[in-house]
Amino acid sequence: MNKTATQHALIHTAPIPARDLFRRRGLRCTRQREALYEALRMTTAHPTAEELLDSLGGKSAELSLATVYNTLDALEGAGLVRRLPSRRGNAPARYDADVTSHVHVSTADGRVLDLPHEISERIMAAVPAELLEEVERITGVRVGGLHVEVLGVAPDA
Amino acid sequence: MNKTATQHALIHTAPIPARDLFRRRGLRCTRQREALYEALRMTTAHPTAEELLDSLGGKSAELSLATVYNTLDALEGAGLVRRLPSRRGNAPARYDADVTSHVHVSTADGRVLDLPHEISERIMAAVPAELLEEVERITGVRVGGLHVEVLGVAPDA
DNA sequence: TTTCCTGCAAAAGCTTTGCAAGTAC
DNA sequence: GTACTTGCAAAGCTTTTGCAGGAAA
Repeated sequence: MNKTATQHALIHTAPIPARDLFRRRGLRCTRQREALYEALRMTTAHPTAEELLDSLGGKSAELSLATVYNTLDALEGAGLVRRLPSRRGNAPARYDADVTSHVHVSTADGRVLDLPHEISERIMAAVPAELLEEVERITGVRVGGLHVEVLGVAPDA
Repeated sequence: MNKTATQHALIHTAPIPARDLFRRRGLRCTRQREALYEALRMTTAHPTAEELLDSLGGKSAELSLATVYNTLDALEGAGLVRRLPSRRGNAPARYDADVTSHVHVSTADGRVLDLPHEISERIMAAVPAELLEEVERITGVRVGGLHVEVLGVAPDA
């Protein structure tokens, strides 16, 4: 089985139910949390809190914007969600349910694109671990992760 | 002359006067701008807008917080300043007068440390240009830069 | 003289919080 | 039953803006 086939198979693996993920981390499973997390898992668009609320029915959704923020914060703390701070002054943060280490492409118009995992991994792996160990020695900071982002201009924007 | 000696010499090279940098980019040279830019050039602490204002005399400084923001925005647009968006919700952005491509270390307590240029360059150079060209082909985004950040926990915080 | 900049105050945005009612466990 | 969550409104922060006065070119 080659790599592409493996990835294809992985994509079609049934995801672990949100309920289980929540409970395993000591989070209660509420309708709001489940709906929010499933909505985030479904998309690759890295929505903002408000976009998430809208996608769940907006004002008529059975959750409020405050809850969206509180919940995303809780999920981030539990390691289920990644928050992508915006690069512009007053622009809202974006969120990503894919917490595996991968590279984002941030476009000048404020969107965030995913890079396919295959190339994403090649980029991340290009930075040798010895260099990060050297960073620890030099700065004294215990290194917990590497954040790589490609900046650029989208053609159709 | 070895590399260390070269860098040492570079560090002691007289910086280009702010006045000249401003004019070359069509920015007017005001007392406020010059003071702000010089203050930012002096430090390696990546201050926030408010910290910059404080370092120039706080309330009694001859510039206002609104001007600090407006000016930093203008300087960023002119490519003289780099804005470092904060990773936390309501935390203020930090600013850096070193616009050469280099790696930052973001600590869990919200500080931003510089990595020495030598190791910084080794990290940036580890990502091969072909990979970025491949990103262009795949996403259609014209790649303008690579943002690399090391995340970690500082020992003394 | 013209054009841009400053500064104050106010507005605009995003995000957080206090608290009463509701819900998971 | 207890402890946590929701939702509303209000507050808290950072950042931006309108506009009148001031300064650079």
